[in-house]
Amino acid sequence: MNLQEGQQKFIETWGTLGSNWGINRTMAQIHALLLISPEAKTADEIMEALHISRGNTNMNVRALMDWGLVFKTLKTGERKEYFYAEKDMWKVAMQVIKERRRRELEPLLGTMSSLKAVQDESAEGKQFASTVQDLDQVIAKADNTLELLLKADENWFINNFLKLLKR
Amino acid sequence: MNLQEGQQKFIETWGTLGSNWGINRTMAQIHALLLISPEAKTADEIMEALHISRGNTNMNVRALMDWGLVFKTLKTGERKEYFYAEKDMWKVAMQVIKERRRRELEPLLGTMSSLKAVQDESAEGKQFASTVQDLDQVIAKADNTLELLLKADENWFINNFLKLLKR
DNA sequence: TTGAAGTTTCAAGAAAAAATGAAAATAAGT
DNA sequence: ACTTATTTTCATTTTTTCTTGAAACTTCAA
Repeated sequence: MNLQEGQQKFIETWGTLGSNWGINRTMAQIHALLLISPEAKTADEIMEALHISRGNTNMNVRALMDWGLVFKTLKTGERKEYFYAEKDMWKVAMQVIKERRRRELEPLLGTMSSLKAVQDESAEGKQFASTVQDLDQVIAKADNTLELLLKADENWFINNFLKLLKR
Repeated sequence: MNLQEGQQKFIETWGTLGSNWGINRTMAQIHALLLISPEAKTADEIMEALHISRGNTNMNVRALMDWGLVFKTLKTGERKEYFYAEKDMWKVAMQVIKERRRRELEPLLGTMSSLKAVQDESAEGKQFASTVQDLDQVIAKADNTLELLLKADENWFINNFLKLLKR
C-alpha cells in the first residue's frame, strides 16, 4: 500500500467509525484529513481533497472547532484561514470524552433525576422506579469515573508542564 | 409526572441517546420498553406500545438479541414468543462495552496494523506514520483497559456466584 | 396433509440526515 | 466609501437510513 492509498483508507476508516458513533461521516473525514496533514489546510484544500462543497466544509470545520479538535490559524500576509488538528491522539481521546460527557451524560443525569420523582405502587411503577434508580447509579458511576480520568490526565499534563518550567 | 408520562419520557430519552451513539432509535426504544416492563412482552404488545410495524419490531428485537440485551422466552401452552430485557444496568453496560469492543475496536486494530505498513519518507509520509502509530497505541490501550474491566467484572460475577454455591 | 398462528424477509416507500450552491454577510485593503 | 476576497447561512436537493406491509416461510396441532 502506498502513501496515497493509505491516506485514503485512513480517511475512509475514520469516517466510518465516526458514523457508527453518531458523528457525521464528513466531519470525521475532515478530522482524519487534518490529522495526517503536516501543515494546516485552507477550506479550499479540504474541499478539493474530499470532494465536498464549500458549505459542507465550513459547517463541519466549525463543528470540529466546537469539539475542540481543530483550530484556526492565520498566516501573515494571507487573508485565508488555515485549519489544523490536535495531533496527540491521547489528547484527542480525552477531549472527545470530555465533550460527550458534558453534552450527553450530564443532561442524562438531569433526566434521571426528574424520573426518580415518579411515584407509583403498581407492578409497572415498581419496575420503573427500580430501573430508573439502577440506571441512575450506573450513569453516575460512569460520570465520576470519567471525571477522575480527565482530572488525572490534566494533572499529568500540568505536572509535565511544571517539570519543563523547573528545568 | 405520573407513571405513564415517566415511561414515555424514559423511552424517548433512551431512544435519543441511542441515536446519538449510532444506534437505531427504535431499537433503543424497544430496549427501553422492555427494561421498564415487569413482564416479558410479545411482538404484538411492542408494536402496540410503540406504534411500529411488525417487520420493524421483528428486526429490532432480533438485533437486541444479537447484542445480548434481550432474550426470548416461551410460555407453556402458548405459541407466541415473549421478550424480556436484562434488567441489571451494570450488566447492560458491560454487555454493550463487550459488543462494541468486539465489533469495532478489534477491526480497527486490524486496519491500523495494515496502515502501519505504509512506508514513505516525505513530510506527508512522516506525519501519516506518526499519526497512525500514535492512534494505534491509544486504541490498543483502550482495548486493553476495556478487556481488564470486563474480566474484572466477570470475576466479580463468578466470585459472587461461587459464594452463593458455598453457602 | 392441511390449515391456522406466528415469524421472517425484503422490495418499495417514507423519513431523517447530510450536502449543495448561490446569495448574504463579513472583513480587509485601497 | 468602495471593491474584492473570504466566510457563513440556509432553502433546496440528494443521499442515507429506517419503516412498512404483504408474501413467504415456519411451526404446531388436528
